[in-house]
Amino acid sequence: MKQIPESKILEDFLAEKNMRLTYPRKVIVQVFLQSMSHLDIEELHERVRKVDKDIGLATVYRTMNLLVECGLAQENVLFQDKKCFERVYGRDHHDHLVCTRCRTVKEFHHPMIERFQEKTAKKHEFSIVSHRMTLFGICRDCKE
Amino acid sequence: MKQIPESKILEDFLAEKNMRLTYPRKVIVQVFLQSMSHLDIEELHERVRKVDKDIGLATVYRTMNLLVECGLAQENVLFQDKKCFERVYGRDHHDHLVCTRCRTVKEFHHPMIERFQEKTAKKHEFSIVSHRMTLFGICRDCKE
DNA sequence: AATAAAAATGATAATCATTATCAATATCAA
DNA sequence: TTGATATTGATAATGATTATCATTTTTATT
Repeated sequence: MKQIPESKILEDFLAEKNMRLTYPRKVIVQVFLQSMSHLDIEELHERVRKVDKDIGLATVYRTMNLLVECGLAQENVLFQDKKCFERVYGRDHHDHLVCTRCRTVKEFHHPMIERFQEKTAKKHEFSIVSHRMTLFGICRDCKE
Repeated sequence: MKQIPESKILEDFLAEKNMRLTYPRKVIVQVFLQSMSHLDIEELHERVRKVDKDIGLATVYRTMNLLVECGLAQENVLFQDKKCFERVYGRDHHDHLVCTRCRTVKEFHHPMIERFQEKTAKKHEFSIVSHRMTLFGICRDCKE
């Protein structure tokens, strides 16, 4: 089956809510989709301002919340008390390995862990909505 | 091997830092150790005030941070942006099943998941310091 | 017990990330 | 082009947590 492009997802979502795909939103979405890493709002704003200096912080917050609502982005709290965002649409679920020293984030996917999570949920009669797993440690480069 | 009691752990920790086991700290620790659930600071403060109305919020914050430092407590962010605390000393590591509707927290332990986490870390040459896994969903009671 | 040095306390100001407010601007349908 | 409406950026407000500081406790020493 073919994938609906991310731009279409957002357009439809906005249309349904009588909202507009404005220029600042276009810039923010473009910057977000281009960034492969786990950026927080401040970092996203910096990159957005390289395209247009006049786009404000509040608009970045607002737009990222929209992207989460329509399923294009997911927020994670990988470091202390700061949300960061990553693309999720059309990608497989994955978990995170976080180096607490250099703040590198690696993604990984382990099907068996996934399966045991489902089993655990079933055993407790929980309907799982989402799940997060994060391993914190020191990466190879930082150990040297 | 026998277990060093939690009170001793705290005493030694404080002694080492030239700190004192004061009356407010005693009350807060007692309340924390008695509570089996995952309470946030506000909830802990309420319970502490039932023992002594004059103990302030700041002292609860400070004392809970000490308990985390000395390894008696662990903080988790199970709901949006609020830390909650649980006993960890002398207990096995466990993960959390969180009902997003009634806010119930169930603990579970899955040795195989644990093992696969370690394998994953090894594969990526990470030295794991800690790990968190949380399954969010709807519990059995809330489904009815 | 009295005292002096040091740590702890509670009240509150400060901080930080995020959200709400609002007047001015941009967008879109007619 | 116009008029209704959504959006924007600047900034005030919020809520959780931490820092500050004068006052009070605690502890060791006399």
